[in-house]
Amino acid sequence: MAKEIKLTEGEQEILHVLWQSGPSSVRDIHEIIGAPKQKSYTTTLKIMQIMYEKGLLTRNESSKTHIYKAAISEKSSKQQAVGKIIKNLFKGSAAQLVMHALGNHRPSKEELDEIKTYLSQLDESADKKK
Amino acid sequence: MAKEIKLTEGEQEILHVLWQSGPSSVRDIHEIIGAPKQKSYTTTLKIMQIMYEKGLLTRNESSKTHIYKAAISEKSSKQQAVGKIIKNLFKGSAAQLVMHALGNHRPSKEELDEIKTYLSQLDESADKKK
DNA sequence: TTCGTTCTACGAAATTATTCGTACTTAAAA
DNA sequence: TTTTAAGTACGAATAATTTCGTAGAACGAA
Repeated sequence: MAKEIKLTEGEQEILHVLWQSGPSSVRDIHEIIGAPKQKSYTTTLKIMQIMYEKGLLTRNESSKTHIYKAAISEKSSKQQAVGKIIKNLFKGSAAQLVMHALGNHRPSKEELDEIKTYLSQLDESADKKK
Repeated sequence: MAKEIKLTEGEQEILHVLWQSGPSSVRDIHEIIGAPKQKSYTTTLKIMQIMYEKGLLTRNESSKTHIYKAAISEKSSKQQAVGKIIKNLFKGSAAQLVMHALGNHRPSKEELDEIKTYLSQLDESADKKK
C-alpha cells in the first residue's frame, strides 16, 4: 500500500493547481489561490518552500524564477482520497459511494452511458480473472 | 447549499465513530480512537468538549457520564466530502469518480448488480423529469 | 462515613500550520 | 552604471489544534 501522506489544507490547494496547470512559478500559484484570498505573496512562497523541503514538490532552479512541479501523483492521491472516504463514510462499500455520487450529482445522459459501458467491460474481465 | 463546515482531523474521527456507534460516552469514544493511539483520556474529552461548544455535538447530562451525539448529519457530510472530491480531483465529473471507484475497489458481483439496477432506475426517473 | 474509582472542567504547555515583514539577490530597463 | 521590479530566503509572530496535568464533583462499595 502506498505510504499514507498527510496534507494540510494549504498543501492540498497547491497540489490541485499544479496538477491542473502543470509546472508553475510561485507567482502563478499565488495569483490563483493566494491573491483572491488577500494573502501576501510570501505566504504562498513559504508554503511552497516547505512543501519542497518535505519532498512534496520538486523545482527547477535554473532561472531566477523557480518552477515547481508536484512530486506526488494525482493518481495516488485520488486513490488515497477515495479509499479514505469509502472506508470512513461508506462502510467500506465502493458501491455505496457510487450510488451516492450518482444520486447527488445527476450525471448527464452521456455520462450515464459511459458508466454503463464501463460496467459491462468490468463484467467481462471479471469472468476472465484467475 | 449547506453551510461549509470545516472539521479538524480529530473532529472527523470522533464524528465517524458516533455515526457508526450512535450516542456514546467519552470513554466509549476514547477506547476506540484515543487509547489505541496512546493518547490520554482527557485529550479525547477535551476535543469532544470543544466540539460541543462549537455545536458539532449535543449531549445528555442527566447522568454523571455525559452521552454525546453527533449534531451534524452523516448525510450532509457525505455530500460535502464527495462533492469536494469531485470538484477538486475529478474536474467536476461524478462519472469520473464513479469509474475510479469501480476500477480501484473491485466491487463484488452482487454490488455490481446493485449498481446496475440503480442505474436503470435513474434512467427511468430522468425521463419523467420536468 | 470514608475510600477509591470515574467522571467533568479548566488552564496551560506543546505542537503544527499559517502568515507576513525584512533582507538580500538577480536581471533587465533606463 | 544606476535604478527599479520581481524573486528567494528566512526568522519570527500569530493562530489553530492537540495534548495532558491537576482539581474537584459524583457515586458506589467497604
